[in-house]
Order: sequence, then C-alpha cells, then structure tokens
Amino acid sequence: MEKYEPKNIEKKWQKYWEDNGTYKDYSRDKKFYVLDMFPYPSGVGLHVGHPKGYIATDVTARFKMLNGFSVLHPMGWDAFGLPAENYAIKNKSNPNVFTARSIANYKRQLEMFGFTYDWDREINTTDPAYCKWTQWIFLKLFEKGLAYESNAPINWCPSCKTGLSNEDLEDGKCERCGSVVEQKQMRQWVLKMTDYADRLLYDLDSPQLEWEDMIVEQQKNWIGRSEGVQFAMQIESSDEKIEVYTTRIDTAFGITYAVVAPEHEIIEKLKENISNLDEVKKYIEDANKKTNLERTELQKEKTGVRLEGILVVNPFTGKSVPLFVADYVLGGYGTGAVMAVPAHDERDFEFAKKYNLEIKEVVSGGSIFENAFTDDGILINSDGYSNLSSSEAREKIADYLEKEKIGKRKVNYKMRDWVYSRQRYWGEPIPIIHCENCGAVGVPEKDLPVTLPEVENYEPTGTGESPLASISDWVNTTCPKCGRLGKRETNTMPQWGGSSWYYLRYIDPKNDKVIIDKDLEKQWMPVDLYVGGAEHATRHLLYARFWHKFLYDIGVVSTIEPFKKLLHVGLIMAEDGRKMSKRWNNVVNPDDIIGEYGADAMRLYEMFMGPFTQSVSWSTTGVSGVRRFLDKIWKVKELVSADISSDKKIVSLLHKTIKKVSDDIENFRFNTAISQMMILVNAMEKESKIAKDDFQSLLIVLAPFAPHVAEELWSGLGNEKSIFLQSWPQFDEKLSRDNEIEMVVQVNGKVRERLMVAADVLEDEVKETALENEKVRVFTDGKEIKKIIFVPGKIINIVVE
RNA sequence: GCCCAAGUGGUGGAAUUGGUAUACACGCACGACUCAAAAUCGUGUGGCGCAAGUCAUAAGAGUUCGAGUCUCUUCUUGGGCACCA
Repeated sequence: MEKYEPKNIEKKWQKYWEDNGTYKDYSRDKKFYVLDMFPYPSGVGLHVGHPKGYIATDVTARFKMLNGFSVLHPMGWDAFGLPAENYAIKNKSNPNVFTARSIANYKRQLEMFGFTYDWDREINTTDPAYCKWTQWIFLKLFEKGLAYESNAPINWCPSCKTGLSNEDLEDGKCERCGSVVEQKQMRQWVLKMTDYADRLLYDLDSPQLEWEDMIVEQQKNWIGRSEGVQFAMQIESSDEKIEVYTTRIDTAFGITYAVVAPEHEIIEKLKENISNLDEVKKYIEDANKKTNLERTELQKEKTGVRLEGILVVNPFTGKSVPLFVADYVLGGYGTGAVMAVPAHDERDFEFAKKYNLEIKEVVSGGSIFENAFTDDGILINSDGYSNLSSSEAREKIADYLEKEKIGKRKVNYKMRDWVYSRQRYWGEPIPIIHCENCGAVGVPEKDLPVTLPEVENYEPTGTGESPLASISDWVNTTCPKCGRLGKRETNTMPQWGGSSWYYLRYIDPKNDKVIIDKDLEKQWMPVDLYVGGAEHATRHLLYARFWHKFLYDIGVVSTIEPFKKLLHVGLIMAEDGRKMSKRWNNVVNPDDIIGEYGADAMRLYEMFMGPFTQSVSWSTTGVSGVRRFLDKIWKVKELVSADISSDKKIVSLLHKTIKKVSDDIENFRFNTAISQMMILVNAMEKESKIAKDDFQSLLIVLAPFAPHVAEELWSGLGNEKSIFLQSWPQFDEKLSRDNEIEMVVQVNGKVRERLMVAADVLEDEVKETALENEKVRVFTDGKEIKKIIFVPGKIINIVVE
C-alpha cells in the first residue's frame, strides 16, 4: 500500500467536497449555526495562531453534520479599517486594491485546511451591497433617536487623527497605534448604547445565553452598574444647587466638603461669587490639557482648588461646607459632582489630608486618623440614624430623600454612549445630509448605499473632517426633505459597525429587498456557537449585542440575544513564549507546516496542544507527534478484515472512544478526545486483525479532526458515498464494558495492592480476597479493622486502628 | 485596589460527581534494523532508596476512611477594569 502522503489526497478531497456540495444540505430539520469571528484580512497573511478557532468550529460543524444536522458554517471579511487605509495613503492607491489582495491570500490559506465553509455565502463588509444594510441600520437608529450628534469632548488619537470610542482604548492609549489619547471637543455622531445598559447587563444572565464566566464578568464590569442616590446640595445664599451622586448615602452625616469636576457648569454660573476666579480658571485650563493617561497615572497625587466665597449646605446636618473643583471627580460620570466624606472614602481622605479638611467619623469600626474606613458598619454621629447598620441607613435615608423630594434613588453606569464617527476615509459613509433648514436628515432608503467617492488623497486631515470633505462633487447634494442645498456627512463609521450584524447577512447574503428574510432568520438564529478572541469581550461582543437588541425592538429579529454559546480561543504563543510577531521574528507560517506535515496533522495538533480556551506555546515537534498518529492509522488499515470480529478488548475500547469523543467535542475538550483516539489506535496496532466495521467507526470518529485522511481511507475500503454523509456511530454501553477490572486495595487510604476481578464481583468476595492478600496483611495483621469502604468497580479501603 | 481564570514530571498536559496522581504526546536514554545516518520499531523515563518502601499536584492549615479536586489563609502567574464617588 502507498505511504500516507498528504499532498496526494488533500486537494483531491477538497475539490470533491466543493464539487459535490457535501456540506450544503440545508434541508434537514435539525439546524446548527456555528460561527467564527470573521478576520480582518491583513497584508501579511495568517500565522499558525489564527486558525485554531476555525479548526475548532470546523470539527464541531462536521460532528454536527454526522449527527444529522444541517450546519451553517460561513466565512467572510471584516475589511474596512486602518491597515488597508494606511497602505493606500502610502501608495496613493484605493484601499480596495489592497483589501482584495489580502482577502485572496487569506482565502487561499484557509482553503488549505479543508474547512466546511460555504463560500457561496462569503461576505465582505466593504461591499456596497453589504454597506447598504449597515447604513440602513444606522438610519433606523437615527429615526428612533438612538443616533445623535454631540459636541462633548471625546477621545482623540493624534496619530490616527480620528475620534475613538471608550472601547477603542487600551490603558489610555489608542488600541490601534499605541499613541496617548487626548480629549478633544468636536462634533461627532454617538449611538445611545446607555439606553440598553440594563438589558445588556441583565440578559447576560438569561437562559438564552451560555457564555463563559470570564467574558460575562468582563461585560458586567464594563457596563459597571451601580445603585445609589442622587440629591441636591443647596449653595448658601443663592438659588443654585448642585446635584451629587453617591452609593454611600449612609455616610452623609460625615460630609465635610463637596467637589465638582473641572467641566461642571456651576462654576460658570457662580463666577460672580467666586473670589479666586482666576486661580480656579487656571486650574480648569491645566486640567483640560491633561490626557486621560496623565489624569489617571498611578497613585497620582490629588489636586484641586477651593471655590472661595462659595459654601454648600449639607441637607442632613444643615451645616455649610466648602466647595472644591478637582479633577479626581469625573465630569462624565454621575452628575460630575460628589459629596466628600473623607472618613469613609479613600480618595476624599487623601484629598482632605492634603488640604487640611475636617474628617468626621460616622461609621464605627475603623481608625480614621490613619485610614479611610470604607467598609459597612454601625452608624454614629448621625442623629436619628445612629446605631443603624450601613445597609439599613442607606434604605432609610433614601426613603427620607424621596419623601422630602430632595433626592431620589439612581442607577449609574460606567459604560458610555458609543462614539460612532471616524474622521477617516476607509469606512462606511454615515448616510446623513446636513441641510440649513432641516438640520441633519437621513438619506432616503431608496438612495442607499451611499458609496465612497474616489479621492486623490486618503490622508486624514486632522481637522475633524474626513478626507471626503474635500470632494465637493460628493459633499454637495440636495436635501431629501426640502430639496434645497445640502451637504453630506463626511465622517465615516468605525470598523465595529459592519461587524455588529454580519452574522445575519450570512443567512441571507444576496437579499437586496429586506435586511433579512423573517423565515430564514427564525430557522437559524440565534448563532448556536460563536468562537473568537477574548479581546472582543467588551468591544465587538458588546456592540453586536446592542445592535441585535435594537433590531429585535424594531421587529427585524426574533431573539433577544445573537449568540447562544460563546467560547474564546486561547492564544497560540511562539515557541519562545512570546506573542507571535514579525517584530520578534518568531512567526510560524501555516503554509510551511501544512507543506511538511499536512493539513490533517496541523488540525489535529492545534486541537491536541492543550485545553481550547487556554493559551499555549507552539511546538513544531509536537506536530510530528500527531503526524505519527496519522501514519499509524494509515498502517492499521492493512489489518482490516471484513469476515472477522475484533478482539473484545478492541470493541470495548472502541465504544469507550465513541462515547468520549462525542462528549468531548460537545464540551470543546478536543485534546482529550484526540488522546483517547490515540489510545485506541495504539491498541489496534498490536492486533493481527481488525473488523472492518470497527475500523470504519474509528474513521467516522476521526473524520471531524482529520477529514482528508478519514475520507481517503473510507473510500479505500470501497465506500462510494462521502464519509460525511454517514451517521455518527452508536455508543453501546454493554459492548464498552470490560469483563475483568482492576480493583485497588487500600489500607488507611494508601494503595497496597491491585487485584484483577470479574466486573460483576460481589462486595463480600472482594473483601475476603483483599483481607487474605499477603501484601495487604503486612499492614493489617495484628491491627483492629475498624471499617471497610467499598466503591464498586474502583476501590476497597480497609481502615485499621 | 477590584473582578475573573489558573498554578501538577525536563516540556505541553490528563485525572468529568472527592476514589489507582502523572493518561496521551513531546523530549531524553538505551537497544534493534543500517556500512552509516535519517525514518521506523522496541524498552525505560517524578524525586530519594539495592529493595521493601517512602516523599511528591505553589505554601500552610482544616473537613474526610480517602483531597490535585471541597473549606479557610497566604504566595505567584495570566487576563480584564481602574480616582466610576
């Protein structure tokens, strides 16, 4: 028989599957939608880390097919974005050219793996037919008041020359280029994601969502819900008041001052009364110059300036306290103003120490001369609330505030609205026309998509306008409402726009009439399994959930969540333990690995490396190990005989393997599934004959992992139909049972002997044998036997003395 | 600081409800085949000990007949959030 040579069989079967549409039977009753986070096709191509998730979904897809499901497993391209645009800037060519080339290379690489992707459904976010619907969703958001223009200060990357959302930052730096982000006030489009904060939070616990804890926790933290109260503090001898927000209203009797953020409006309103206005203005100016990074730099000393001449009244004690402006209070959160209780808040404590402010203890339990005591406790110095616990006091004081109408219970979120405009070329144009009479007007649906015009220069302008602004032919248009002169919006959408709904497009990729056909949507949604990198936990996955809920509200989709089960891929690190990167010169190219070991070995190895969600280092010698396993299977085929039955041990091991591989695939434990198959093959190899049926069962179980080898050996046994049109072998409990089992004998929990006994042996018999055993008697003779614990099929433990 | 995940041989890891710790694979050593090498096959491979044994799952305590697994304390690593009142 010929040696196993991957090159001779892989292309052949890939072509066969494609020509025969082996995977494309979408008519079965049971449906399974398995999805990879689609890649950004970069210029350099895939390294061996990228396909890990794709292999896992492919194994799952094939497993589900063999179990009678119609499986939707599509692939596409998230193709807007900076690398293509930067390339275009450098070479003065349309980013389309670069994008198309990168896609072709990615697709070529993915095809080497023999994935089950239905390329008829391939999508590309930059395709005008696709953009049309991304823009359509924006228009719907705009119609419902969920897309609005704002002039609030936002994150600005000075190097990318564009505004960014909070989700686009990493440590106060631009996630793309690493530049320190500045705050810049500019006109921008914002999506009102905070309207969905509660649902984004609570639905994480809905039974429609089975996500890993890690990702769920990250989203919960990001949304950052907090429950507290908001109440007014009156400015002494003035009609003005400031609203403050706190989660620790139980400490209200300990207020010794109050603080507003530098951008707080009260400063402007009270400027007549502030005696040190110049000093205050100087402070605000300096604070505005600081970047987010400088503001939050670790353990940075707190700064602030007292507003001289202003006092605010603590509504609980009636006492007046000073007011400060300080940048440790954030303008964008809560009301931008806080009550300060230095005895029970670390930040206030630090500030009060520095500026010699009073520290008044109102919760007992700490030593407030040294540290702020921030735990709950029993109230003191709090009039009628003294002696209550913190939690009781919070309820009672909140009730009081609501009764007296001074304040109310309030929920706040850390999550902000989504800053949605980018001042760059390579993104979906925002479909809005600005008219002097009518203001911002949506482009009528019939005029979608608004496509990108050709420009001379792709360079960002840095002025807050995108390069589109210089194309007057394109910018100048008529207002769809009044017909007078209008100007197109020149900002474009962020890359996250197109990726927020692409999973719907796969279901119905060619439909130009509606965003999605309702019947098809109901057949496939939600996505049953979604796999991708953990770095998307608070970006893509949050945005997509937000859009999906919006689409649910306007009746486009029928589920409240888009992705039922979510798993993150553990990174593959380089052999040296670092991230694979051109910079370290440690990148391994899948073309080379497949060239040397074959696609099936590559697939098996990545699934065998370790637990799927864990990050592991690449090891090329590890690939040779799974390749040896494939070689062994290839040789075991020589032992196959149609007229015999396999040894009982083999049959039992086969059934154990069927069970284990089935369970393990369902639970994404591919590494142990593969080791079980190795155990079986190691045992088969030692036999002289293997029954054909048994070997065929092994091939079916192997097929999801190593489809080319499985298909080749399957057809070599004379089968005409593809192995992927077979049914998964039935696990038979009876056949999996062993006649004889090993029974461990322990004395006081320590293993002293192992006995081979019949599987159905009686407890008394084992006890008797064990107690008579010489090795056991060494430890039991002359001692009193207190009890004997018997675990059927496993252990007998004799407890002495 | 807060939240999440994890810590087991030389290496990646296994042990699914507390029941044989180190499966499977890599690496290494020795042997067979070979003029030789590669490939392949075989044997061995946690530490200490000639052995019977004994000690080992980050460290320490606890529960239990029995703990890698459960509880508490501490340490370390990775990830996320971070002046969010």
